[in-house]
Amino acid sequence: MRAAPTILHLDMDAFYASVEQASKPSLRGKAVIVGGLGPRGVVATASYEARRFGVHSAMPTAQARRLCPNGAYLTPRFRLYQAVSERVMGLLRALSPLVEPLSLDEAFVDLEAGEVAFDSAGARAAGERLRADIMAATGLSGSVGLAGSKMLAKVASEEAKPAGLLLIEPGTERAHLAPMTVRTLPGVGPVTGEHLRRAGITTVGELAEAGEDELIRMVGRSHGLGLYRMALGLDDRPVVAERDAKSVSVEDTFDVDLHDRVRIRGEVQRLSDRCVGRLRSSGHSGRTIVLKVRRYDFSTLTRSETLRGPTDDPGVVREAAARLLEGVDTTGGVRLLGVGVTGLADYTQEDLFAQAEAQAEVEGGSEPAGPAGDPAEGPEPSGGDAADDAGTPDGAPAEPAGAEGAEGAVRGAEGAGAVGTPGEAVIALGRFWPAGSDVRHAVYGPGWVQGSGVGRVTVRFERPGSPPGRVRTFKVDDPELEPSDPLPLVGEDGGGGAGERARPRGAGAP
DNA sequence: TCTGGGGTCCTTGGGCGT
DNA sequence: TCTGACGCCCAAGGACCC
Repeated sequence: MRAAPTILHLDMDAFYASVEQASKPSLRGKAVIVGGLGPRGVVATASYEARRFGVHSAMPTAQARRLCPNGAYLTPRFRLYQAVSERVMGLLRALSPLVEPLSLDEAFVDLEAGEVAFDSAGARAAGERLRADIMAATGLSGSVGLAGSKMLAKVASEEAKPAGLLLIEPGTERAHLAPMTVRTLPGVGPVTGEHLRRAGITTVGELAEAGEDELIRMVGRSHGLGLYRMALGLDDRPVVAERDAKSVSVEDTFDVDLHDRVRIRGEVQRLSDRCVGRLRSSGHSGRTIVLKVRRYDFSTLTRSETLRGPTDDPGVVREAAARLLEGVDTTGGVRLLGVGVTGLADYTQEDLFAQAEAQAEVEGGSEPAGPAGDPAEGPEPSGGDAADDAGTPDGAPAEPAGAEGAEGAVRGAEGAGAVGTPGEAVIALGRFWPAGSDVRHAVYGPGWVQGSGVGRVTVRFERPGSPPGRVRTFKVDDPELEPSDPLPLVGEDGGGGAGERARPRGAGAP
């Protein structure tokens, strides 16, 4: 806790949905729902217009469609959100070197470290300026909370939503929090909330009155202590600019439960490879391999295995995941599979052996010091000959090429980690038109896919900053229609309106 | 009417070395 | 040699967050 409210929390309003509305003028003022469009998809973000129908994050998309049948349902375009996010984070870093991003749309800023504010008036001015700068740079609104601690700044920005700013004066914290529901506090979810409710505690004030000992007895030492301190408005966690990742994982929920053991093994291999890809691109290796299985009845189990040293070898991860799968009963069906790696390091066991070898040579050691097997191989050396690694996975393709191909292609077109399934993509002659994706027509210019089916794709021709555009329908294999990159929400020169040139694929913010 | 994906942190319990 | 206390690591699960 500090004496001046110089910790700022920024929370962009309905971020994914707002980005979609900004890039698609015909959606402004309309109910927009971004999330997984498959049978098991959930809502990632709903615009405020959609929230009026009762749609909210984490709700099954099928339920959202019943509540809001006329909404626009779009798959997330993470690459675009990432680019917008980087622009916003750039503005935050201009305020202070101490910026702690929490996600694409949220961050803490230490205003004191940036020497932009030392008191309430300065903090408020910086917050207002920031909101204006974000609007100018992206056309989007964000809410700002200001307080003397991270927890309170976050509470304040939540209260300020949408498009507002709230400052909690030091000294008023406890009174400010007292009437609020316990669910306001970070770390109090449905389970803890219900636990407390049964004990007759529903507000933060009641939480503070319950006392430290009682809370520790109810929810455990660490959580109880934390809750009590938060209820008093106490929080001295610093803003931390750099955070090391602790794990990397990938998982897939299947539209239909998997029963075939061969198919399940194939999926685990595929996930292992994807996971290693992510691991390598983050410059890490890891020592503990984790397999996650969610069964037909939604019960979830994890199995893990710790290797002798960190690895980023796909063969090693694949084998470990396969070993773990052998110990799992999948009769009844599997709805989700996941593979993860924890115990991250920025080197591999192989590096260490290479280092040792080099060292030995320098020191004039005569022995080749070659560990015969893979040093990072699992606990049981029975694993196998290296030759096995190179072979095809089990010889069984197992993938219905159509579905797998479609998903891959959608991911390719959409950017990383689309939620769930291809959604409303149409597959014909190898061309996919996911709902919401950007396209360009040789004659009509840039637009986006509004829908597709029975060999046709409907495109609305408009761009950020333009008036709502016209809709035209084409054959899915129309040679004049091609996928394109998203246009910047605001011209790169800050001039408003659409940029004339699409950003090169994969390029981040400036 | 069902419940995504990618994370973090905490708790519990067992094994093991000192 | 046996036993208990302790600390550490590992495995598994759960709650929570965005």
